[in-house]
This record gives sequence, structure tokens and C-alpha cells, in this order.
Amino acid sequence: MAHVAPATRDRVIEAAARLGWAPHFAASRLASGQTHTIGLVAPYFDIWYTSQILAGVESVLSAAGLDLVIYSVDTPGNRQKFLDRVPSLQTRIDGLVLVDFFPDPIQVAQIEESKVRLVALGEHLDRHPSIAIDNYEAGRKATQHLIDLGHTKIGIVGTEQMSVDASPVLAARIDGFKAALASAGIEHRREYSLPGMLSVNDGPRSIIALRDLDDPPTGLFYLSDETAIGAMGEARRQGISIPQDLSIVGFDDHDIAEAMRLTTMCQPVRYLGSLGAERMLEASVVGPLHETVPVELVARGSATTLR
Amino acid sequence: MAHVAPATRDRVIEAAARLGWAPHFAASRLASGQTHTIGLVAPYFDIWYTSQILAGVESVLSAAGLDLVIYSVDTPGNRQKFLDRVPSLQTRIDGLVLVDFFPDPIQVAQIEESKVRLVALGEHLDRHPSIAIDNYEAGRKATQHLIDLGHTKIGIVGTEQMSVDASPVLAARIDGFKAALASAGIEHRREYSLPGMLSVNDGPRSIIALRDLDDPPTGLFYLSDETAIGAMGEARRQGISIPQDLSIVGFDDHDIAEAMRLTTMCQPVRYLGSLGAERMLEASVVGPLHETVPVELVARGSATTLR
DNA sequence: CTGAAAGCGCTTACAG
DNA sequence: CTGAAAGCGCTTACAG
Repeated sequence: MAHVAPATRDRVIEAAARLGWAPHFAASRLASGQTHTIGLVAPYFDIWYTSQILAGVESVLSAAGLDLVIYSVDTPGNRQKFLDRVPSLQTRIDGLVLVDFFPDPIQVAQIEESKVRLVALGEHLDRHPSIAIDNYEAGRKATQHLIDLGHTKIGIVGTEQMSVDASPVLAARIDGFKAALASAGIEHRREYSLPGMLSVNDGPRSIIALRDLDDPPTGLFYLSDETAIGAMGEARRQGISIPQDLSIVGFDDHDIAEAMRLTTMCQPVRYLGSLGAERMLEASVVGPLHETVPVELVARGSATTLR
Repeated sequence: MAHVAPATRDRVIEAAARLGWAPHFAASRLASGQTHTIGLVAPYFDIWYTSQILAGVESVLSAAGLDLVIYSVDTPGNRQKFLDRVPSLQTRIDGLVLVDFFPDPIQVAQIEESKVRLVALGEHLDRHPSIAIDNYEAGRKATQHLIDLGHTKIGIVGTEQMSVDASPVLAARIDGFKAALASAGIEHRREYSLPGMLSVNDGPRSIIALRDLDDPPTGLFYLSDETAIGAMGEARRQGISIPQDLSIVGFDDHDIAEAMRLTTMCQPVRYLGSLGAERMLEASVVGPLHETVPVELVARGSATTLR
């Protein structure tokens, strides 16, 4: 404590060292009411996006001496179950980082009844610090890139995921996609929403589905790089050349996108994580409550002008 | 508790529900001495290997109602610092999962003084449950695959990582590599240890380094798929065809390996994680203390017969 | 089977 | 500036 005489302090420190004393966490937490740990909820931990967020959050929190406990919550059903646990979580964590976790206003109120600090990553949230990209604009720009290259028959892959996690993030990207088409006077055809979720293993299905179309698209917008990369593998197997036969644009700028020459919408994922952790550490919000981090189209080789 | 009358139990449960009561974690932990949380230490959380381990561990622990707290410890220096914290950790976690964390016997003794349960993943550890692949054998087989294809000029990439994390895992793979060469009567040339660590971004360096060799290798064994994938991108940029000009074999069977047609040594990473978590849950070890999970060479298109 | 007491190891006023 | 007391909210014997 602040007002202890130096001599006394030294004696205490020396004795503690000699006895190998270490503070008992549970005891200090019970007495102080502080847990010194932050929770992080995310749908999956085995995908690239989450691993980058996690690394960003972890580096900032550990530097600040805080612990990180992780919760995996993958379906809307699990989401409600998790929220029901929040009252008991308030005695275990000081704050909660929401990663692609989309509570409705009632659910937010439920969390607010507990005293855990809240920071949302990936989507904006009322009354709490949140950091996200502009998914609408990102989806629009990615699609516009294909339009600028002369494509008019443009498909989209990854929309199936919507039915699983009801993600407003994906909804915004899809809206951006549609807006780009509309403003170019292109009609969005239903059959150009190709099957596929957001994993590598799901990529091939989008390419296989092309065979069933009489008038297949010449350009595809993938809502995730991992799906696009899986698709590139399948395209090669089928003898479909990218970008000669098919232009594709991904989303994320995955570590591997460059090696694959994948044109993609880059979002600064790790930075999202570290910034989120910093907002968590701030006692009160100084800047704007909602921050939008920039995205940028990285043109590599997978999308080219329509011949 | 077991011997409470049903009527009383119901009244208590009803009252708790009515009052919105939830147990206070710190209090119950202080009183019981149990933390109901497991720690996981790993060098990096932003690589594929760790993300798969984490997902495997998390799924088993959360099903068992345990919390997971993660610690990132990347250098040998940090490793000692982390170990020095272990005495204080014993009041915060019941067990510790070591991922690619290689304590020497003295350090193990240090952990054993605390009462945390220990499970090691990736390398075997005396006196504690541990699960690993046979890295020597895996390295040998991967190299033998290239030898069987007729290659005699065989290089290796990823050995630089050794100087950073002094990994016995990599050391064993490298020993297996050398053993395969030796038993085929092939001398290992120093200049065939090409620069590169274990990340995607480090892959290109191995390909660039080939230019400086008068008599370059025709086959390369990459100690990680991520490095191999980065290298494949660089090879394409340089007009080096894989496998026509250069055969490569990776290690891991990364999600993306199939899309890249990468021949690789598959290790069941996620299973390693879930099995490790199960061992952590067991009150005492029933089976053998050390388990070795199988690996398998997956031949895709990136390595072919020498012409 | 029930209820009340003691104790887990800290932190936080508080008296001196 | 120091020391002792009370209290955090549980769990664990223990008496009845």
C-alpha cells in the first residue's frame, strides 16, 4: 500500500520472498470484488479470423496483467444459454469481449444487469464500445471491383452461413453486394447465390454448383477467404482457370491469400483484437464509442477483366 | 448436497431462482480450494496448429463445465518467467495444458511443487500424461517419400525456428530427416538447410535462397505446411513449377493443404487437443502415461517422381 | 436430515 | 505510519 514506511515494506517483501508466499487469487478476488480476468466469446476458435482476434486481445491483456478466459458459443441457441450464464459470470470476469456475437436489445439489457464491462468486435452495439469494419461498404467495394473489371454476371458465396448464425455482419456484406449490382443496373439472380458456408471445406461446393447453371457467373464474391481458397482448389481439379475462366474476390486477407494470389477485401483482424482489448482496459471511453476500422481491396491475380 | 430432503431442496432451489441467486465463484473457490479452471500455455495463438489444439481442448473442457484460461509464452526467456508464476497459478487453475512448451527436468520439478495437474501436448514429459506424435518417424517418413520418388538432392526448411524456441519437436523431425538420408546413403549438405521459420510469410525465403545454389535440391521437406504454402506462392511468382521443377512435402495437413494440392505429413491436431483435455479431466491416469497418436503421409500433387 | 459455526486468505476501513 | 478487526460468500465439519 502507498503509505507504508520503506523499511517495513522491505521487511514484508523479504519475508514474502523467503517464505515463497504468493497471493491467493480467489481470496483476493473475493475480498476486492475484482477478478482481473476478461472473458472472450466467439463462435469458433479454429478459424483464422478468431485466431487473429484472440492473439490481438491476448497480447494487450497479458501486458496489462489480466487473464483471458475463452467461451465458445456457436449457435443462436447456445447464445441464449450463454447469456443466461452472464449473471454468474459477473463474479468471475470483469469484462467480456464479444466477437461476432450479436445480442438483440433485450439480450444486451440482460448483460447490462450484471456489472461486466462490454466491448463488441465485429458489430456495433448501443451504449458500449465497439469496433467493426463497415461491412456494407466492404461488400459493395468488393463487388464493384468485379463490376469495374467488366463483369455483369456476378455470384456470391457464403450466404448459407446466415441461416446458421444469423449474422448481421454477413447480412451487411450481402446488402453491399446487392447495392453494387443495383447501382450498376445489374439484376441479382437467385441462382447466383451459390452454396457454401465460411470454411475451406465448403469452398468446393460453390464450384461444383456452377455446372448446374446454363448461364454461369463470370465473377464470384466470396464472403470469406477460406471458402475462396477451398474453391480455388476445386477449380483447379475441374480445369477451371482462375482468373481466365472465373474471377474471384475473397474477404479477410487471410495469411495465405497472398500465396494464392487471391484478390481480397483486407480487414485488419489482429488490430481489431488489440484495439478491442485496449478499449476494455480504459476505465471510461475517451474517444467515440463506435470505431470503424478501414478495409482495403487488395488486387492480386484472382480477378481480371472480362474478355 | 446428497442428503437433503426433496421438499427442502425444492424450496431452496425455488428461492434461489426467485432471488436470481448465482454462486459467487471467488467465494466458492476460496472455500473449496477448487478453481474449476484449466490453463493452456502455447507459444503462439495466431497459427493454425494452436488454433486447432485450442478448439479441441475447449470443446471437451466446456462440456465438462470447466473454464479455460490461456497464456501465451513465446520465447525461452518468457518460459522461465511463466514458470516462476506457477506457484501463484496454483490458486487460480487446477491444471495446466502445455502446448509445445518444453520444460527441462528442473522446471518440471518447479511445476510439480505446485499442485496443478499437468498434461503435455506435442512432447512427452516424465511422470505426467502426455500426447504427441512420433516426430522422428514422421520426419523420416516424409523424407523417405521424396527418396522413394527418386530424389537424392533433398533440402529442409524450417530449421531456423529451432534457434528461437529450441524445440525438441523440430529437432526430432530434423533427426528423422537426416536418418532417412543416411539410410539411403545420401549425404546431408549444409547448404540444403534453407532459410525459413514456420510461418506463411517465411515461406518465400526458402525459394529465393535456391537461386544462390549452384546445384539446388530437387525436393524440399518443409517442417510446416504454412511455410510450404508461402513457398508455393513464391515459386509461382518465379515461374518454378511444382512439382515439375521442384517437389515439396509439408507437415501438418493444414485445412488449406488439400486446396493447394500439398503433399504433407498429416497429424491429427484437433484430436491431440481433445484427447489432452480428456486426460486432464481424469482423476488418475488409467491407460499409458504417454500416448503417441499416428501420423500419415497424404500424397497430393506437390511431390512427384524425379525426371 | 437440518441448522448454525468456523474458516478459506485476502481487502478495507478504522483506531491508535 | 502500523496493527488488529471485520467482512467478502462460500464450503466443510459438527451438533442435534
